[in-house]
Amino acid sequence: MGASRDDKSRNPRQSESGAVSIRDVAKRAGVSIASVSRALNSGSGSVSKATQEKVAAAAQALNYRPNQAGRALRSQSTNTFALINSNIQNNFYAAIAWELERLLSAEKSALLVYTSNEDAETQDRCIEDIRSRQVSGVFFLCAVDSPGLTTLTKNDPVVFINRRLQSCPEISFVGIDDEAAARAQMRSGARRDLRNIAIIHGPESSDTSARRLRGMLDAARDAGANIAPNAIKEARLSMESGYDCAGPLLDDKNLDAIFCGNDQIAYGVYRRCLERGIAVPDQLRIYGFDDNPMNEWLAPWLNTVRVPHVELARTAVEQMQTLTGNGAAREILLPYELIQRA
Amino acid sequence: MGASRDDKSRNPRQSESGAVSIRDVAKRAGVSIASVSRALNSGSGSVSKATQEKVAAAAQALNYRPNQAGRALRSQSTNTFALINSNIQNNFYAAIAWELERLLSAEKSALLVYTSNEDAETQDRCIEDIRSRQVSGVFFLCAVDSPGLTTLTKNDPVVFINRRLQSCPEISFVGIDDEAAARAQMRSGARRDLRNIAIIHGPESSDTSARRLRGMLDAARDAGANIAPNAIKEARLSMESGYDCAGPLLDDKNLDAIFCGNDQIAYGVYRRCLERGIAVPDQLRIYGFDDNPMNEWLAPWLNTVRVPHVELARTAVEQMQTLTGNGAAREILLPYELIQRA
DNA sequence: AATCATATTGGAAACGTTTACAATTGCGAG
DNA sequence: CTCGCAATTGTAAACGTTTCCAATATGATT
Repeated sequence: MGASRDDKSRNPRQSESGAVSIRDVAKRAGVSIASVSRALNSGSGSVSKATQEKVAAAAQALNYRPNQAGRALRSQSTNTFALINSNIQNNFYAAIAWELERLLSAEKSALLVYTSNEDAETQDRCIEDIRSRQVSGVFFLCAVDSPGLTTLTKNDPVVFINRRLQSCPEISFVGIDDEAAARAQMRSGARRDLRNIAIIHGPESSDTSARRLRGMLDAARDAGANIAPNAIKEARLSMESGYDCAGPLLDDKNLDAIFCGNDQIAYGVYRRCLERGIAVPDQLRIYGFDDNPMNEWLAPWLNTVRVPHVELARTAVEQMQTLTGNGAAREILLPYELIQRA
Repeated sequence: MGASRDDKSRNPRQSESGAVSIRDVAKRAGVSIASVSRALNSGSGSVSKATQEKVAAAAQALNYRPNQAGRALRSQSTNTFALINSNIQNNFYAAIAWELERLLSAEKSALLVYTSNEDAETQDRCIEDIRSRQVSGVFFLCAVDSPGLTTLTKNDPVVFINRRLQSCPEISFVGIDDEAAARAQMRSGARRDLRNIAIIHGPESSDTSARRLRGMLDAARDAGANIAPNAIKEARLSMESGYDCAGPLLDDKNLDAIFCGNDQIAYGVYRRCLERGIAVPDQLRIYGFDDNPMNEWLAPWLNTVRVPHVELARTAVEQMQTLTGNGAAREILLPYELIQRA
């Protein structure tokens, strides 16, 4: 039976598609495909040492690699995870993505990377695609609210990194206590006697940005800092937006410091200062948030809050493993660190 | 037959696995799975308008997404590409990755991202994984020589971006004329009368770095520039390595400029200058290569060569499409631009 | 009204795995 | 020598698609 099937559907040497399948290995090793599968996965049911060796030799000789599509179809598990990133150009996010990839590849898993650009519609397109690819889990690096998210979180393990969504309180989250960190940073500024300050915060629609703003305002009030009525501005989380917002603020010659919702915004502020001939940090201090790994090299003028991106990624992967093992969703806050460079 | 099969293997409402399959759609629409497939793909063989609508409605109602594993298994084509990046933390590379993702997602394809860290063994592990995932094509962003590469290039469409390999002359390449660009940059430095110069080039094992070095030396000789015997150093393509190499060079107080193999190296040099109290660009000019998109914001002191990363990605995707359509491998050089900031 | 061409449809096979189940083997004990 | 048990192996079904082929419905032409 099996033989006749083989005879008519297989070429003598190898499959016509060019790819070598488990069948080819079985034939060469002189065993059944079931044995090949068992030998290679050494999972359910054991094989004799002789078979094990024959199969290994045949697989080696044919340069066989199991077809993941077949495996995924049968076992309902692609070893594939997805990352939806808001903006891979932000080096801080890229560093997290890189760490995720590193950790996952150590577990024989691969990472599909998507970019949402903080846009709900784009994010939903990514989610659509992900849902059809039967991924094992999805990481969000700065998620935004979008209709498709509900369906996804219902069916797949999801971990939010760095930003959670109020609309998804039951979803795992790994980040820092943004409000406390912002408060601590503002207090540290107050201790340096930076009295006249401005704030350029991220979109209030972002939970993270909102918390950071709350913390800043809270601590500023406590410290009795001076914030002019129009010295609190909302920006998008980009350099351009920081640049735009900084313009009017810099007219105030008494300004001591600008506190920014993240480092990208701070970069924009910096450039505006350069153009205006304002010396940083001598005339004006700039505070950011995240601590982009490049700061150490390129932004010695930047004070910021270090979000531990390596640990963030590690913890996110651990939590993902918990979820795929049917563990409970958790909210995990990691320690942050104030970085005062100038 | 079909009915009895359905009766015993399907729940009345939906598949027990939670995922809705083409069968569920077919049942709800009251047509065969073949018709559903045809209606949704509108490919081989047409369907009547009535069926089309019934299927669309059912798919919509059940929130159906075709299972890519099944599709891939049958049609031997995952709409998935892989990118092996040498170092995603380099913003210049991240920008290319981002652009690739953007272009591919517009074609309903996804991108698996790997990081090789310029390490042959790591790259081979990535290639192993890729080979088992039946990807439609592989992009390399700065490939290194490795044993697995030969097998891969034999079986899958491959496009090299930014760096080619002498060992793979038949593989498509998209980049710039590095030697000419380096020559032009060095000449532009000579015209500014930067006579005493040093060079920190990338690894000579990298074709790109070697070409850049050749161009620099060539133009420096023509211009009669002064290069002290120990003022040509080989670095890895990292900020740390640039920092290390810069140390000894900066002892020469007459130095006018340092030309670096890429921007990362230049960042390391910059930091060393800061620490030594050397004013950039007043006392020393720094030249890099690539033009990291963040330079505009953070490195106004950096002269560099802009490699058109958006066009690079676009051209790479186009060439990949050519390859998958059985077109010929090509070597494509795009125009570069000298950026003189300081 | 009967016939034929054409447009649609459904049945079934195939893609490459994993795994439940049955069959076979080897081997020691009765 | 036979029996039974454990270890190993093979057979076949199933995962969700796409697509070939045959069957049916539709509509036009005689």
